[in-house]
Amino acid sequence: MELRRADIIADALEELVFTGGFHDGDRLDELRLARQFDVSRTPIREALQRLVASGIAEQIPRRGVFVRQPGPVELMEMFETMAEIEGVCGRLAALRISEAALEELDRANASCCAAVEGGDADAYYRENERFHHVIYHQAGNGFLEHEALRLHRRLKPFRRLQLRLRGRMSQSMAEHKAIVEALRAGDPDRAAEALRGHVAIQGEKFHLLMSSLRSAAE
Amino acid sequence: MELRRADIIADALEELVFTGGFHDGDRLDELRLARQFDVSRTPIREALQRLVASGIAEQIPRRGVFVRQPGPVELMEMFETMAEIEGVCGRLAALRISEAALEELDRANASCCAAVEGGDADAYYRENERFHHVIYHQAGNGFLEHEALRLHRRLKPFRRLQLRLRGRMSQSMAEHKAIVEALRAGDPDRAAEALRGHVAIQGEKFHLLMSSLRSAAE
DNA sequence: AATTTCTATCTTGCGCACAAATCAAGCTAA
DNA sequence: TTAGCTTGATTTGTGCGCAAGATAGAAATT
Repeated sequence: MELRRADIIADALEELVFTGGFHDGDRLDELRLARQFDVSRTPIREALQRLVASGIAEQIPRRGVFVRQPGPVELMEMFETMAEIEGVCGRLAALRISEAALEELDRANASCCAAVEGGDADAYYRENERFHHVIYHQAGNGFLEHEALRLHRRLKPFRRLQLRLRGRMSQSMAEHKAIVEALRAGDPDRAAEALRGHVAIQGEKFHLLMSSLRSAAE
Repeated sequence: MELRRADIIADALEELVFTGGFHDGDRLDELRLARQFDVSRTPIREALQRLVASGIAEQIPRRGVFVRQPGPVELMEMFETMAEIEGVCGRLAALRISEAALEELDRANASCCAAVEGGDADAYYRENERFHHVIYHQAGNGFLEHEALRLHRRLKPFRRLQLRLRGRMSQSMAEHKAIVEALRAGDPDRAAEALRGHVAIQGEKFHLLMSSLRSAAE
């Protein structure tokens, strides 16, 4: 399916950046990568352009492309945006969700519960992801779903960290239950609020701190 | 700043697609474009990759890249998403907007009013854009602002069409006033609701315009 | 000693050529 | 006649080389 080396290389590079193979500000040297992947510079250049387009790297004309990891501020902004988009998905999903999807949410939640009790972090993570993806889909808006998935994917490497920050898995489970309840009741505002709060409460505090620091500096 | 021909060509091609120079499904022939822009295929290929990354075109390996205009369904989905994102921006902006920004919104609105009375559609369009951009910025979230601008820009060629509808401009003005009021009051829910409605109406008007055009063609 | 200028080297941007894959006819066979 | 095969012509993907621009280090001037 993927016949172009450029795409394979782009995926490999993306993975490398996410798993810490490169650090913020590192220059992605075309020649070095070309030798490393045993291809010419051409497919490397195309792969780099893909990284730039997805925001993982930054290009400075005539200077090269550099890895661009989000700093604390941008990370909080991204999480806040994710929370808001999830809220939107919840709002729309409350009006459009199917009975089958509600049951799948229940199943995902049950699996989550089991994972929490069994201490299986990987399973928890996987089922949690399924839960959210179902909601994106049930918003009934393919474009919005695509955007939500894109941001979700972009935040993937940081989500585990975020889960550790908020710590209490069981509270997260209770929030999941409240979300499903609101969706089942078909209450858009409550669903949006529940989903937003599910991710964003401490992000909000962090952001207020950050923006107050920034405005104080001006 | 833009020393690379690929970027200039990408902008030109984007503009061409937006202004109707290409139609849905058209193949973007590398050789033809290379001759047309009087460059080699290399910068053309890089420009095409940018179009693909921004969703304006689609690439099929070994076959080429094709213009991909959104159909009626996707267009409605994009307008709905834009409405929701603007709602989010409004909600956050209600909590964070500065006094200076509120005054700028008033100024933009006044310019809009003048443009409506003077029948200057271009000026109206420009000031309307400024109005919305200020709100994106006042959401106080750079990442969200960037995403909002991206979608706003993508919808630009379609938003322009619906302005031609009779009476739309003055109705839009009243909505702007209500939005500023909610922002000034610092009421997040009211601001979100006002902005969501304001943009959602654009989508509906657009839908109306589309179907009227289609029925007129038959 | 510090700053500026100059030069040598490296890197990117672009043009060009070749190979593999795809498409379009024409041809053969059932 | 139509389905399938073959062959020639495009077209994309990739390798490679050159020139303009950028970087770093040496040399020179104050």
